[in-house]
Amino acid sequence: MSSTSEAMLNQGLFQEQELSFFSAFPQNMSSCPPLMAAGSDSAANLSETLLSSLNSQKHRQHLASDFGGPQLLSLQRSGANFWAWGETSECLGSKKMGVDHDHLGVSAMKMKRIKARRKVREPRFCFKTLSDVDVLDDGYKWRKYGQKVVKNTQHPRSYYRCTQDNCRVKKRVERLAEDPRMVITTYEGRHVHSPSHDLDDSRPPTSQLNNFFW
DNA sequence: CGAATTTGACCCGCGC
DNA sequence: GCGCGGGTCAAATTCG
Repeated sequence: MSSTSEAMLNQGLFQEQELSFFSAFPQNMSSCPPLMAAGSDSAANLSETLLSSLNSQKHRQHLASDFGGPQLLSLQRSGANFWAWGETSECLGSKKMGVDHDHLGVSAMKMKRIKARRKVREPRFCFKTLSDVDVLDDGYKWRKYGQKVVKNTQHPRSYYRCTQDNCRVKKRVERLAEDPRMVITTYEGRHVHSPSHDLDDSRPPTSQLNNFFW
């Protein structure tokens, strides 16, 4: 599955059936609709959370610049483009969940791995940014747990996990093969907490900031 | 010295 | 069944 979606991802494309959420931020925000939500609640909520936190942090600058905000000229270097898309969870549902807890004899470590791989795929949300930094500051704290060189790309893919315990959100970060200036970030799962930068904020920033987009 | 990152090994799903 | 490739783990290493 992933090879196909990777390929499409590299082209910035997704099959319609996989597309539950889509947004586009071409260079001139004024000339295009800010966001189009199309379906899955989970993906939409996920992206909502993400976008609001992105918006509330440093990257507000970049996005704001796209909107023609006051700071635009000095901040354009990484904010020229911004796409996002997502997937429904069902399209990623595993075909064979058959085997259940039959591995009880194996070591604890193995069980851990099996459990970690048990497939209830979280909703995913991907987006592309033109950025010279790999890791966008989205307001959450991430710990890197792996890096891998994937086929047909010269740039390694990095794997991050949210540092908040009991929060299982992961993200992958990679650079586009054809255009290394483009960073593809894929979020998987939903945060069960607010962005760490906003902890002191009494009310959730989400709804307020979303108006910025929708 | 604790936290974060790096990195090679390992596991599993999938296609052939 | 086998091999490939993506994703994860965890020991070692680096960083603050």
